[in-house]
Amino acid sequence: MKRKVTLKQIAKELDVSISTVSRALSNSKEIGEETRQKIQAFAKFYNYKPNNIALSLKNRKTKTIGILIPEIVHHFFSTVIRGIEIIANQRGYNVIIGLSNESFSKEVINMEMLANGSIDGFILSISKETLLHQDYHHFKETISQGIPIVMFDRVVNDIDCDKVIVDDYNGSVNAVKKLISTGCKNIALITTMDYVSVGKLRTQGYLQALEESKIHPKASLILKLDDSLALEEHLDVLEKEIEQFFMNNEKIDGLFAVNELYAVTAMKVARKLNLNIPEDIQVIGFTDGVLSKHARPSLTTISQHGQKIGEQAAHLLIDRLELDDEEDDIEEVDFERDMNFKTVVIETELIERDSTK
Amino acid sequence: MKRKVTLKQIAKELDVSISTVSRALSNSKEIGEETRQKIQAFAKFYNYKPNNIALSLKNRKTKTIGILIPEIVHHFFSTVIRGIEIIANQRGYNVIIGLSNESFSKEVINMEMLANGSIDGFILSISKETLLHQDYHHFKETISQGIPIVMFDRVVNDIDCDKVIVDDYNGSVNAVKKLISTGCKNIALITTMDYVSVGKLRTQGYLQALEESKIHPKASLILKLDDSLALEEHLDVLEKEIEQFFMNNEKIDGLFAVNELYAVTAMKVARKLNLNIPEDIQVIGFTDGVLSKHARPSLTTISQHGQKIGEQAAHLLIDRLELDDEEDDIEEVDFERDMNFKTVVIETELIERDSTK
DNA sequence: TTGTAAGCGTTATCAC
DNA sequence: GTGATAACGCTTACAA
Repeated sequence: MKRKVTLKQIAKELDVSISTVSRALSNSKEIGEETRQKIQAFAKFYNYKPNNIALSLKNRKTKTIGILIPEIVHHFFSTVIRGIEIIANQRGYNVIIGLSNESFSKEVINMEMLANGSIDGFILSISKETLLHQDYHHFKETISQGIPIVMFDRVVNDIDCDKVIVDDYNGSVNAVKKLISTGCKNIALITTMDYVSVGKLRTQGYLQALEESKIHPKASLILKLDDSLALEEHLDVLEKEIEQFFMNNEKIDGLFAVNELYAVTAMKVARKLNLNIPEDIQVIGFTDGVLSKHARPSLTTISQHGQKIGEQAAHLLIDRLELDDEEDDIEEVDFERDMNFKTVVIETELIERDSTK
Repeated sequence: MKRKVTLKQIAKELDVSISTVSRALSNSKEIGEETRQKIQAFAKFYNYKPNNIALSLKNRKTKTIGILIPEIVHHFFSTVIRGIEIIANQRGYNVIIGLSNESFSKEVINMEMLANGSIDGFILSISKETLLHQDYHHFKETISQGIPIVMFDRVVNDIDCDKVIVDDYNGSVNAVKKLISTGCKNIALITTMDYVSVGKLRTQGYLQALEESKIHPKASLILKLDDSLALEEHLDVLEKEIEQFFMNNEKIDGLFAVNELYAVTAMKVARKLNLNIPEDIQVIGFTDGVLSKHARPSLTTISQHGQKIGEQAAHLLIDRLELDDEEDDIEEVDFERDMNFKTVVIETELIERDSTK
């Protein structure tokens, strides 16, 4: 077991000082050609690589990004991670992951854990419980400690940070407009409770599209479901709820669902009720995941481009980190400056498949 | 912007030495009650938390696990990560993620990057390209540097490390037996190229089950597909291949596929050919993902329990890390000892749904 | 009971 | 050209 070799060992072995070794390896030209060659050869032979931890301590930056998300077994979130990872890697950063599991306390603990030096900045999506409590002190504290945050998808206004959001509103408007333009008269909406910002926005988009076409929204055509129904063990309940909804609204000929699970389940129910898709009822979902692609019929959907979101978020964060570096050098105007936080909106895309005409 | 407070600052503020502060905060009882109280109160007020990086450097351990996987937008892998994360968190570890994207060089680079001090050990699943090249020097080097590895799912024999594998072989045997027991006579197999160990094992299981029932395997009933067909942009090719396969084998009444995509696609093709499932043809897949649950009909499948795999892997790794700690203390028998590497087999489970009788 | 100093692995700033 | 020293933040013998 040959432990990694350190500068100290090389120095001792070659009978020079540690600083000479350090300089030789960084190609400092104040080192004599001969010694440099010798040291570099030796280092190469023993496969010397500087220790990241030591560098982190010295430079007071870790070159790693903390990702904090509610759930990882989830197509959208994993796609975002992939986007972050790609950019992070390109720009020399690592990625460390914390899962909140939709719990407020796990989010706080994870954040504090990582904030103690392990990471340079966060990219996160807020847990449902946090959104419900509306307790954002941990974000504020982290930011006030000089650790930048980039929020994506589930964001809140009152935090000063960069944000990357999906254009939920316009995405929904487009989805519903598509349904209207293909002849739907009674368009239903299956959505979540309002405290999840995206659910709210998508609902607003639905209403907006109706309004633009002078269609009066009917409360009975809107089904608000508890998120817990999305859990695997409650799938049957979900199906029953939707079935009941269909029974109460006989004339539904178009359906917009705020996620793909709701959409696919609704399609199941529709078939059960002998409705043909898309002839009798057209369906559009949100989020282009595995289900949408492989459903029967395949599901027309609003794609969120999760990977692009991740890439953007990573760029925003790293840009800010490296900007902070420069400012540290100058060491001034730290007070009251406009931090210039950006909110990037990633446009959605309507992907037409077989569940619409 | 109030930067995190350090021991040094507290010491200065309270006019004591750094070590006094350190000891007071670790409740060392050689510190006077009074000073201890004072220091603790002060630290609490300023929300002092020790810097992880400094601790890592001092202790020469980072309390973080490196996960190296081929792909993250993938139900199985993300489930495993979740399992790892849960245990890691419970036992005080963080989790850092690297994606190989099935590429050998990315795997090597990522591994070397993280091995330079960032992590205490790896949990990984080998990339396809690496399996193809059969070049495992990076694993061997990492291990020889004293960094333990736990491999899961895609493993190779000639590396000395703990392993967690799915019982692919018996899982497949059970799947095919199920088909046989429900009356199938012509059981087809859709599998991948052999170099992916799991594909090979599942194929062997299929053959074994047939043999046990004295059924002669027919080469024409086995379809070996290139993995690249699983990519989204090649889905139509995949479908055509499978359709062709069905055309060439008119009497197929049972089908075992080594992943859920193949299974679901085969079901699509079957319907297209006016075959009823499960009456005319029964189908079983491998991996219990989203597709299986929501396919029409829902897919009978072999569940791999990804989360359990992750949990086991994390336990194995952390156990070994903490064992190493103790041995460091004793400082002996480093030579030629049996490292006692374990291979844990996670049993699969046949989940019966509507695609079988 | 408290302080001093060494050390984890680096780099940067001085000297010589 | 090269070496000693300090510093990053922390813990822990060893002194006092």
